[in-house]
Amino acid sequence: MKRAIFWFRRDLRLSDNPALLAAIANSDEIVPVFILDEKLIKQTGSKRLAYLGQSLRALDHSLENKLHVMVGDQVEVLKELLQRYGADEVHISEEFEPYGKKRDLRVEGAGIKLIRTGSPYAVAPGRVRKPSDGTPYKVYTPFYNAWVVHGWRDPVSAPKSIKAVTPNAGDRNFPEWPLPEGTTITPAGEKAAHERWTWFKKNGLDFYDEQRNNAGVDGTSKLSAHLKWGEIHPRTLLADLNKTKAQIVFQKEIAWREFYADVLFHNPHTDNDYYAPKFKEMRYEKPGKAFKAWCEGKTGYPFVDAAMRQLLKEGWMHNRTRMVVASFLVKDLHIEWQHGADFFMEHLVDFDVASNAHGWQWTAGCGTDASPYYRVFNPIEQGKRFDENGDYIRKYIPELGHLRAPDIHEPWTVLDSYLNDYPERIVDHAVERIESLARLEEIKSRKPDLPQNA
DNA sequence: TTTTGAGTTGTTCGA
DNA sequence: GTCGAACAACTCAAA
Repeated sequence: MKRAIFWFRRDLRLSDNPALLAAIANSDEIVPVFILDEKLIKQTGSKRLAYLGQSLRALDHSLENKLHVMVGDQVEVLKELLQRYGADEVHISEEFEPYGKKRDLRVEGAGIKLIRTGSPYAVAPGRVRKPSDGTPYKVYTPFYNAWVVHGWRDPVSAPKSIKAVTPNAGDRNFPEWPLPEGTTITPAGEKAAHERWTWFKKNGLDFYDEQRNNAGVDGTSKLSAHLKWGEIHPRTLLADLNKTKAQIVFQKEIAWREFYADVLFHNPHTDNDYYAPKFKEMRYEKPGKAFKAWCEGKTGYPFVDAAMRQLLKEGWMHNRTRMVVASFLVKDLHIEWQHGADFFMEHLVDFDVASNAHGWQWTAGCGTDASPYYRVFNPIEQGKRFDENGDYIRKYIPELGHLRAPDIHEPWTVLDSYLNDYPERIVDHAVERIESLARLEEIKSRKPDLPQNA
């Protein structure tokens, strides 16, 4: 009787899971396990934990109650299981971001044999490189073209049957992570992921290019949390796409996720540090009252506040408004992007270190994009363009429920806007935009220091 | 090696 | 209200 461990991490699914198939092919019986890292849990916000708890339950259900859920150090847990079940191999899908990479190297360093099959990406980070010299791409569009040429495998089916050992009662440490009161998150699990994908293919995908920017409409796939936890694989999505304009736009969004994973893979320090180092020199404000107002959705700018309240309530924010609130924090409040990225890390159910850090850096102007320095989002104009009727604002800011568009985007222009305690603007965007451009000018024109006594 | 064209997501101003 | 130009200059990719 040969047994092999299958270690679930960010691949909480049975279908299109090559690593799981490898584990089954190489054994008579598998030992499916998820390990809760207490250090990591302490850094994880309650909404994401609640989601993970639900996802583990869903996975366990698919595995007919055979999932081991262990708490503790990965090396100790795996060693114990290997010994108990007489196994000598641990099957995984490979991970590439700093935490996962380091964790797996430590496990291997302790003498545990890891067998890597596949990854959370259609094309693993590090694979797409410039043909001319083998170095990685730093610009999205050429990366995308090369990524398409590189191509990806077809999906694989779920295993026909899974023979798994029956866990001891003590190895079923399913966490009790309640959802905070007043919050609602997207349903977790592989089944929910496929249901959403089916719904989106029918109702959203062919309008994606038109609808995805409309904050008040359910026009995006909302698969981000499912992708983050690997409840569905991007390869599964790509296999369903055709070459129409709308579907190619969607494919390009999947490619963005892969591009940022690749950029972080080659620049691991950029999870929390500047990709373009000269932005470190810029003058910033320390987070204080204004930062608190931003966090709570009380800046006085309705589109910004609606978005922040959506994040607090749902653990998710529309992509368009992620850019708007990020631009507001960095360019209107002059606060470093890392403070915003950390707040997103705490609250996002779909938090992905590569997409988050580089999404923020793109908006801050210090990321991979050679963005024009004058690109500063106008929170009022963005609202008028991408929430034309004000539906998004009214949904999350009841204090402004009595206003209609376009007034709702500029409540300070309407006499009775502040009856319900909605805050006044904490800054004047027109003033802060100019301030932001001035601060950028300072680091742009700064010459390298000349030797003093040359 | 040198040159050339291009770069997710914007805003403002003036015609 | 709509539209095109200007915003200034740099890095990257590819020929």
